[in-house]
Amino acid sequence: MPRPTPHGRKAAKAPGFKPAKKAGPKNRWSNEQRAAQGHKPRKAWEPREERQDRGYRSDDRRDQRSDDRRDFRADDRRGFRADDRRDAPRTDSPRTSDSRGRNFESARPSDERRGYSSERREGGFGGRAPRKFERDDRGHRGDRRDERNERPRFERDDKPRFQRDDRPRRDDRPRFERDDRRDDRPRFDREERGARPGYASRPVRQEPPTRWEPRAERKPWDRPERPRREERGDRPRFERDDKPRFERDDKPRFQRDDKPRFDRDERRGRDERRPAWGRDEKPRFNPERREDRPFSEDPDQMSWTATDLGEIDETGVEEGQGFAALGVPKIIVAALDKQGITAPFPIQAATIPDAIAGRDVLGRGQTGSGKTLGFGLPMLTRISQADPTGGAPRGLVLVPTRELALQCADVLAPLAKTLRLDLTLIAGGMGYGPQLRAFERGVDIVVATPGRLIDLLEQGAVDLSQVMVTVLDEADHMADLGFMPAVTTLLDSVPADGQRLLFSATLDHAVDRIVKKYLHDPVTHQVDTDRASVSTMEHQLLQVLPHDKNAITAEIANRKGRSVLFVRTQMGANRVAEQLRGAGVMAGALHGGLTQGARTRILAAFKEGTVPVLVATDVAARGIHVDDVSLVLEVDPPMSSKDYLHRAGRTARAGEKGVVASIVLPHQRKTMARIAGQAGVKVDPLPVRPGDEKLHETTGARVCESAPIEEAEYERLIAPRRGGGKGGPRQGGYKGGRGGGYRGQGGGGYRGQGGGGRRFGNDRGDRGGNQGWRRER
DNA sequence: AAAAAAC
Repeated sequence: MPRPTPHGRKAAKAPGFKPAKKAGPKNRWSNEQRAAQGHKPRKAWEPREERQDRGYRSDDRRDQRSDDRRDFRADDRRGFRADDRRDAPRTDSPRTSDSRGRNFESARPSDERRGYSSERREGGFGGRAPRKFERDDRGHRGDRRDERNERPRFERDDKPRFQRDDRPRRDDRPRFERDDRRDDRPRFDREERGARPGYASRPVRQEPPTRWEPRAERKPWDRPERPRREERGDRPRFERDDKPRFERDDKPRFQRDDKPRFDRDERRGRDERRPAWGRDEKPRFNPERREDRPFSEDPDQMSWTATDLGEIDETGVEEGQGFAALGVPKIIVAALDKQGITAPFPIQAATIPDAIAGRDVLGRGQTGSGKTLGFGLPMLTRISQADPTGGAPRGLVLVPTRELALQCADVLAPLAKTLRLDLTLIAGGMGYGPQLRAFERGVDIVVATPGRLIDLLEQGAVDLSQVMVTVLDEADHMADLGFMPAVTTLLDSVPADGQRLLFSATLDHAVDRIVKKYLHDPVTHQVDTDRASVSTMEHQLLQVLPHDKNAITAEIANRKGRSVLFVRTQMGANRVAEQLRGAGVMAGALHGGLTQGARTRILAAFKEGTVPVLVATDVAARGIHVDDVSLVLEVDPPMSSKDYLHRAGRTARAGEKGVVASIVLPHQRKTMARIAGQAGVKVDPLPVRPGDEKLHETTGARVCESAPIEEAEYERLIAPRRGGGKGGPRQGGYKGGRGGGYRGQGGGGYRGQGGGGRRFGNDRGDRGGNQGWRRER
């Protein structure tokens, strides 16, 4: 890089530098010459007194300017009048203009004041350079300061303005208070353009105002006549390509099928529900649509039927033993016997007698300890002994999720049937038809999720005034913020003096409000502690690094046997399930954002074992029973120790073994330690990496080596299957596979609808073994 | 703070 040439004052000091010849006047262009070269005119100096006089206080300036505009003598002094400034440039000066086409005559007054006036120009520059100590016409002296032996400028009184105290003061008043305010009217409304103070007034081009003319003035006969379509020979519009946009194929993107991903159904999966505001069409009851037909046999609609236990022989039942000793009618005992249920569980033994006696009961029993029968048997017993009401329900069971409602109904319906009581399932996501018809026909017991029951209540389809027993399953959950309004609505619409039974594995003070308002002298039975004291359950906290989480999740999910993975959000469930399939593990997501049909199918596939890994939100955390779930993996930590216990309770049910493993990321350690401590889990976190032997030992994890699972393959497994129809494979297999003793009364009551609908639970004994959903006793 | 519960 070349050394920069020294210049200026530095240059003088640079060694060996000879100052250029400094003789004679500096060769400056005249302003005309400058203008011809496209330069601005050189600034002229004006004495300070004058500048100060002009004043910088705004009002002064305004006055000065308006004076400028009005004072013709002043204009004359400058050599022109405002009026001719634009249109009649002075002819006595050469017609030169700068690069922007401006010439001095068109310069604005402000320019004039800057010293570009013709007078200055005439008398100004040129001539010889001033001698030392002699001022030139700009007041400059032709020497250097050091030669003049002066102090530097900032020390002198004539230091630059920004350093002096006599700087003009800003007018800080808001514009509308200032005198130099602008004309606020819109441009078109001002008399003249640029009528701001200090600017030359310029005539504004006046457009003649556009007149509104009445439409009638355009007479139809003024228009050229359009040939008729036949003459034009073109096809009607809907056949042509210029048909309106919404009918064409190039319609805007959001109307097309390849609209952006976030709006497409595929993104969330075929069965995903979109919120109503995002859907193209709101779902409506449409009798033409298969799933809306009242007698739908679509498995998606989960037309639900009770299992028939067949003939019940109560002769062999011994008094004073087992359930009979608790006051349960003999015929029920026999029915239970037939299902292999003989000895009551502790929670049942504790609560049944009190509940049959009609007392309000708070029951707490560990997960999988048989709470359903704990409240179900006394409810059935009391209702069967009461007087009939002529069709209005006398028993009400409220549960927090549809799956749980289904499971609960599956457990209780066969027993109700043996007592000739009608039990119906009321839950969202299923057709209205069967539910409405059930109430028309008469119902004794309702197992329901709150939303749909309130819906039917508002429709006037349900009369809850005859309910004598009300049950809240998972009562602590039903008492939480989101459920509370619905629950109180329903509790308000049943008789105040009825019996209330509240059950949960984690019954605590959350239910206090309900207890205080709706229960009378309740008796509390807590058979177990609310700690994770299930002896067959093994707990593990897996300390995992964030970048290992997916791999470890996949390795654990790749184990042998059925596993339930819990995640925090619906999208998380989708994502994890997708990732697992990508890693070659057949997994399906279950959450409340799916259609009921999809929820049902993925659960059924899980039950069958075709999809051995279920990735679920907390929708599956409570109450749901699947046999042989040997591992629960908490991919995301639970929100509370209660959630932990309920999630963990999906395994190690009814005496089986099970492992509960929780992935703990570094930032989750404290929270998880607290939650585990509250849940009574006393284990040290185990740091693990993918592929660790320890991981295999504790959870049975295996490194994933299979090829990714194609979506189509997964889809096939959870595809809707026609349960009904003529000789559908499932229906045929279902009936034929039944044990001889269970054959027979194929469908009573509202099961006339076909009976082939897919259901949860214990109707699938045809498969043999103890796979699948089992009733929670 | 998410999920669940009705269309």
